[in-house]
Amino acid sequence: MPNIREPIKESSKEKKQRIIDIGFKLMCDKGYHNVSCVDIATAAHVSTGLIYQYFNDKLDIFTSGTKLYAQKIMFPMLELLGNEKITRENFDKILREMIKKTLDAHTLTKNAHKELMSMSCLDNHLFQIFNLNEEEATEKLLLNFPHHPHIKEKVHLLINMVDNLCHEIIYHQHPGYDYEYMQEETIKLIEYMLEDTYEN
Amino acid sequence: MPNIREPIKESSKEKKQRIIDIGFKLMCDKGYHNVSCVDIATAAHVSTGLIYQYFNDKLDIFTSGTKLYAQKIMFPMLELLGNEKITRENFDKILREMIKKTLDAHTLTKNAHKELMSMSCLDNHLFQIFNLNEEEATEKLLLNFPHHPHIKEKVHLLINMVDNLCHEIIYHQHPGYDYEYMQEETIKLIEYMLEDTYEN
Amino acid sequence: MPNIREPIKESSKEKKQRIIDIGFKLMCDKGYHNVSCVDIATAAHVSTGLIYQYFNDKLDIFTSGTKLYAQKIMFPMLELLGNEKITRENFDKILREMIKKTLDAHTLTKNAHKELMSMSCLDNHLFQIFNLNEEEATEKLLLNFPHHPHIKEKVHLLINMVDNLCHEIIYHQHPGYDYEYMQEETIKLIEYMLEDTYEN
Amino acid sequence: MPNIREPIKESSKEKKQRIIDIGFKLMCDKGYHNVSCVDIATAAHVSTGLIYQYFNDKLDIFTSGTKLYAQKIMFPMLELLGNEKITRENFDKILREMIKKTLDAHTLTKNAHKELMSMSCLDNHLFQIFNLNEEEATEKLLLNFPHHPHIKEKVHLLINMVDNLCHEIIYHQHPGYDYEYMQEETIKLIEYMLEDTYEN
DNA sequence: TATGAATGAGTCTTCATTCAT
DNA sequence: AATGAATGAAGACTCATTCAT
Repeated sequence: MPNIREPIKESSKEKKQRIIDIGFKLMCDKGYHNVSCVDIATAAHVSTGLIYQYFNDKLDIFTSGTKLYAQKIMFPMLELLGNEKITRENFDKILREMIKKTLDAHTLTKNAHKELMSMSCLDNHLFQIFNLNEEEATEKLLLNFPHHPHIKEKVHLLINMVDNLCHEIIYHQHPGYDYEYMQEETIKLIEYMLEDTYEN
Repeated sequence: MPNIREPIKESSKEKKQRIIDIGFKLMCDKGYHNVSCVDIATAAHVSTGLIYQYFNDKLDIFTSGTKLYAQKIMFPMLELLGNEKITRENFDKILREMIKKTLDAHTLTKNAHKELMSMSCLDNHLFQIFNLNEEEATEKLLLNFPHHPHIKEKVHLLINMVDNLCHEIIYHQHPGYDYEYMQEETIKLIEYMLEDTYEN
Repeated sequence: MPNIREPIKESSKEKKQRIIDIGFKLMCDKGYHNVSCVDIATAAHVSTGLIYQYFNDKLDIFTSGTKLYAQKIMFPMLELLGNEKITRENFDKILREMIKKTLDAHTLTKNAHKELMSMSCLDNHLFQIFNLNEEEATEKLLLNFPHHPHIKEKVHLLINMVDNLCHEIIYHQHPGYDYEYMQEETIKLIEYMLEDTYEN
Repeated sequence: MPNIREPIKESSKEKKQRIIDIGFKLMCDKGYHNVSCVDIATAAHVSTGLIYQYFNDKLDIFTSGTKLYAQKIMFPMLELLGNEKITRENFDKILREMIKKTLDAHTLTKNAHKELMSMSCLDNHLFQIFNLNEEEATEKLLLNFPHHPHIKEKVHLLINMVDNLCHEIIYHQHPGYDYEYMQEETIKLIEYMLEDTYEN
């Protein structure tokens, strides 16, 4: 029943893109509930009405932004690996790079990250998108790892553990915790987990 | 500026409690943003005005509920251990019970859990409460574990890993994953992590 | 922060004007505090929301009305004089016309007058507008009077005395006062005050 | 139909008085509409309910305060004259003292004054009280003046003119006005007005 | 005589969405 | 394809007043 349409003219496509880009950024920065559609339209140099020709509703804009940018925000480590196969020898270095990259990215997009997490809890559709992202991230990463009957589960755990560690370090900051140690312990566990996957 | 007061009469105390209990439940079930103060007042059989005599605003009710119930919802494993000291021998059993308990609790309070997570991302004050809860949970659990220079960090990781595993199992449910294996792998890692802490 | 906009279309301009006109009248008639924004919207055949697109709040409407109509209400005598220079010979007649005009106007807009006075005491911004109006009235009147080093102060006193007299007559109505005499006395004083300003 | 009663016990009388005194001061300081009945009760160390045993409503408190204190606030000049009869010789000095006294008093009670004026415009009953006060002030002052068929009207004008001058000086402060001159002009006019009233 | 808990109608204000142009 | 004016339901919050005790 919603009557949205796809832009055909080049200039229209740009407008739709602008709504997503600027709207998503705005919502991430200020919080979904603190940004109105008029705000978005104004910021994107577009009329309010136009928004409802390209999107069903406000959430739809956020969802579109999520589809485009969530993976980059949530799983920055993906961009690290090229074709390089992971071996017992190079893994420690790669893992540390992954952590560093994740820390950097999360620090930069702290607000976006929080907003994405919050929204994914509120809306089921968004939550599905997140799951998909997570799965894609796993699949992508998988390519660089050696074969093993349960390599998929292991990589998934790896992603979770890295993510967790970074959250711990960036957001929580309980005084009295030795985060240095926590990182080393996490690394140790991950390496232990993968120990039986290396060929030979 | 906010002019809230504390109930003195017993019947008033009950009313305030009712507002917290019923309001918090309502917000967890339907989502914070989908419940109005009038809804809460109605459900708690109380006038709208009274809410504003006991609370600053809607968020204040949610926060009060969080303080009271978040620990039970988020860290159900705490209620498991009595005085029993953890040893190399009994840990496997205990850990499996922890996971089971967490799974059960999260399943029951799925919505509350999501809403709490979402809100903690949105409001800094709530986030602080969560951090505190997490810390308290760690401290409490700590008492049952053997001494070790970094036992605190280890227990914290343990909590995170259990929590993560349960999320994975309950919320994500990617098809094609062997969650049984994932659980065993997590258990193996945790036990490995604690291996060097047991006395003797 | 307040995100008000200016109407562009002609029909929109009319709506904004209607809000001011009808709203201001309503508030003057029933009293500022006895009229809600919904009342104004209804009376102006406009939605509540529209009010907040053109005005910051209720007071803003009243202020707008004040800017437009206060001078006419408070200093009706201004409209009397054309280019006619005041002389010792014509002044008595003119002064009596001023008084008559002021009496008539105040009688017509009794409520508005009271409300304006009341509000100007409550809100500093409004008070400033009134001061400005008063000053403008003085300046305007000044043009018709002969030069004199302190003609400005004299004209200001003149305005005040006329205003006062009219208040006395219209609002107070103490029994036992000879208002006829009071008027003549006031006229005598004013004429005496201006005696030394006439050329030659 | 309102069911208010008079306090009988001494301690009750004090309470009622406290409500008037503290309530009236509060309303004058912060503005009638910015003070709630709960505020008044709290400040007067009295329960909310008690207010409605001694007063019909909120306005009633303000009215009571007005009856008690308005004259002192609005016509401070009254306290100046004892039995001293006014003569051509001493009047200039007395008039200047009146002006000074009025200026001082108004400066001290600027807010109260504004609030009283504002309220008297809004409520007819209050307006009547003000009129009465004004009349009483005239009558009182009258005793010190020589007899004259229209001395009443003259004294009334005198009061008005002094009041007006003081308003002008305290509240308006238009730049570019010579208030010194305005005062002297006012004095000159008043003295001129009274010239024909002195005996002999 | 006094309390203060409780009421609930009423106010301002916001904003996602629609619609005439 | 685009505009931006307009809607109006819904929300948070206040406060004079009542009432059970």
